[in-house]
Amino acid sequence: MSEQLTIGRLAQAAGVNVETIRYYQRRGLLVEPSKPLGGHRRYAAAAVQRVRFIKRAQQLGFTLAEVEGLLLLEDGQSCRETRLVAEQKLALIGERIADLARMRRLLKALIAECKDGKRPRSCPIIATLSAGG
Amino acid sequence: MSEQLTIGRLAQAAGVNVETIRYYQRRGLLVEPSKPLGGHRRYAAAAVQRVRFIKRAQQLGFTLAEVEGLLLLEDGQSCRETRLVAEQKLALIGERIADLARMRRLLKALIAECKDGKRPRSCPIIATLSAGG
DNA sequence: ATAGATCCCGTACCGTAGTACGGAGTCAAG
DNA sequence: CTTGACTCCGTACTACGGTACGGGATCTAT
Repeated sequence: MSEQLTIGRLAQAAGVNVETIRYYQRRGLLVEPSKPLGGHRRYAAAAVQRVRFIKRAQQLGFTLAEVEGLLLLEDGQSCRETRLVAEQKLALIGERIADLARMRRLLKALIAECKDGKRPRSCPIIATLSAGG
Repeated sequence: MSEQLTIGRLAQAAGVNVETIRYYQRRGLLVEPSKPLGGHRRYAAAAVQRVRFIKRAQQLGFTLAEVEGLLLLEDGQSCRETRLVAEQKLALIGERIADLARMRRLLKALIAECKDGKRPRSCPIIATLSAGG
């Protein structure tokens, strides 16, 4: 069990910046090990997993505030609660996708109009943005 | 042509906060009319259209920096440039949608696993987040 | 003429997720 | 035992798109 990392090694192993580790500590996502009286802190190898957990959760679309919640469920025993959180997130992602899809439809239509060149005098995109409404 | 609005009226007409108007002026998106020597500035009705233009562009997914670019094309004469900008934006939106769709697939799969209860000991979502990678 | 609303202006603050900086202390290798 | 790399710690700054505040000036309606 000599898995004692300095903050720099931890950051390197987890693929993040040292400052990010410190930031997570400030946010309470990571426990800051006690300092050996005028020395440097040492981190257990498990901390690497925890940082990666956070990063993966972020990639799934969770904010750090939400990750905080997930970490409380990390024991893996409260599957139902975790599922509820995930389902809420799923719904949010669905909404976000719908929003973007709407944007895409609009933009596509405008670009198509541009290409048609049916309105030679003014650009349809600009015209649409400028239209009084 | 008595379409002379105070900043408050302009904000109201455009459906934004007064501070937002000031902010746009600071950003250079809106021209700040000169002050009549110890009086209050007056805005032309056209300013309402301009603010709405900005807001609509934002709804289409453009950042204020990009809107700045669009405003330079506002004469509507340079349709081709405008279209190129729009096409770039369209591509970005497509990527974002793809990212979110990937997230959604993952989350859905994990939630489904939770419901199955095939892994009674540990929650699949937490397990996936915790997995060494 | 006076009250109350609005405007002006600079500055500070919000949330999110970090990144940068700088001086002092400490650790590890040669 | 020195040198260079790293750590510690607090603070400040980044981007983004605004919002809030406060004191004084000005406008408008009565």
